[in-house]
Amino acid sequence: MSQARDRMVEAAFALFDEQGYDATTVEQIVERAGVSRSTFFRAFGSKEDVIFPRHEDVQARIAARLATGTRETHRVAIVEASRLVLDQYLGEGELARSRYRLTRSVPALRDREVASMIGYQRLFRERLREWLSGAGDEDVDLHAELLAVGVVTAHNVVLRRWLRGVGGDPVEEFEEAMAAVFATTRTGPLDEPDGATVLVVPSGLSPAATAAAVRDALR
Amino acid sequence: MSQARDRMVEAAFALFDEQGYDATTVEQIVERAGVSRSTFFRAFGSKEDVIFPRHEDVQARIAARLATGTRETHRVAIVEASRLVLDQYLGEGELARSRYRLTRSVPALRDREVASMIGYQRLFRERLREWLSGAGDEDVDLHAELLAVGVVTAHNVVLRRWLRGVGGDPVEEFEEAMAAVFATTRTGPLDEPDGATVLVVPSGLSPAATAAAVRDALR
DNA sequence: CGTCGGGATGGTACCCAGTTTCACACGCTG
DNA sequence: CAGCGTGTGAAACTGGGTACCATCCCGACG
Repeated sequence: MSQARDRMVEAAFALFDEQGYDATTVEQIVERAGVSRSTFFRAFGSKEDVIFPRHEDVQARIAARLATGTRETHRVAIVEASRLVLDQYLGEGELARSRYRLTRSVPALRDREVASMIGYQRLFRERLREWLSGAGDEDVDLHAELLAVGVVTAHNVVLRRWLRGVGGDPVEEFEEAMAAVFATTRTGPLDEPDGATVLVVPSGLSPAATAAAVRDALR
Repeated sequence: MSQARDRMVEAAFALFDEQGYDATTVEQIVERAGVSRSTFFRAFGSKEDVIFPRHEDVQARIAARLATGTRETHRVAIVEASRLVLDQYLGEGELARSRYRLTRSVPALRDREVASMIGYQRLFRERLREWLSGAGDEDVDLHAELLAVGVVTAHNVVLRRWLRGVGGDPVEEFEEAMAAVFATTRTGPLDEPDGATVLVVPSGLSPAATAAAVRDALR
């Protein structure tokens, strides 16, 4: 019965909120949920697991999305794959925010969350290693790692902003953050499949004026 | 007495190597080291703590080094600060490699190591936030986070390579990795206070997108 | 209708990490 | 010698997590 499971989650979050995570025992949770200790540990495996979402499911969907990507389409694959994580949390709504408050205040939970983040990062890294290899890159490992960690970090910055209730539309900010990652992270020869364009523009202009000059020159 | 402490560390590593981390109890460690359980937990606080180095000490030295940096000298401050971590592990020699083997095979220890890494990352991030602010950057948080995570990641790639016994001179690789981070990560106008500015932007973008990239880069 | 079997649940005993408390043995100082 | 802080040991206790067995529910099948 996932009915009992929901009751346990509800009871756990309520008790954690009332008296803190460490001060709450599994005994108290199962008592309020009306189940036995055995049932709890069969369902969750550990006290920490009550809090976190099904990372395995999300990871599976990410892997599936990344699997459809190619060398040429890797950017959109990566962006859409990490959107899956963002959408997962956005869909959880207030539950995600409750979890965030908990992970902020309990070191053990914070560490656990970081560890799960590494799992996502690993998926991106492994795929990027394939995509970046064989393209003349002299240090594929390093660049794949840097890009993967950049994507995950940018995602987390946006997500955390939404969790804290600051900032604007998370989806919009996410797109900008992804653009920032790809703009600031060199991804190797993938970006320059053909030819480079050298522009000479006047120095001393404002950023906006320079940008306008570039745009006009390219047209 | 740090004599007893050393005996406990030695006994712990030996037992972990012989029969694994989980299969080894604190009882066995203190028995081999010839001390009591009380002494063990007073010295280390937890079973995991026997393995890891004194992160607090290293973090204090990093903070001290970063404190001497300024907006103009932030690159060398960051590079030298993360060199402190690298040197710490290199100085440990075989001990660091034993720890690495353990952290690879025991999930709990791996998570713990990742968590401590976040601590270092936080130091860099906070400093970078100061250094990057007030320079026209429109998203200081994101860029500080990205650069900090890049530095730590690049360091870790080099360190891990040395821990596994692959690759060449770690110090040399470290310098190259740091160069890669700063080459691939835009740090804003700090780098080019005057004179010519060379921008690398992806080709194949529309004129408007290129112009936007230029404008962002110049800000 | 009876019963057979499997999956979910409850109950109990156990292990071990980590905490707390108290007692004791030192070394130092007045 | 008395007093005192510090490091150590011994024990009991808490609580997360595991292992094992009994039970119950429910559908399948004779």
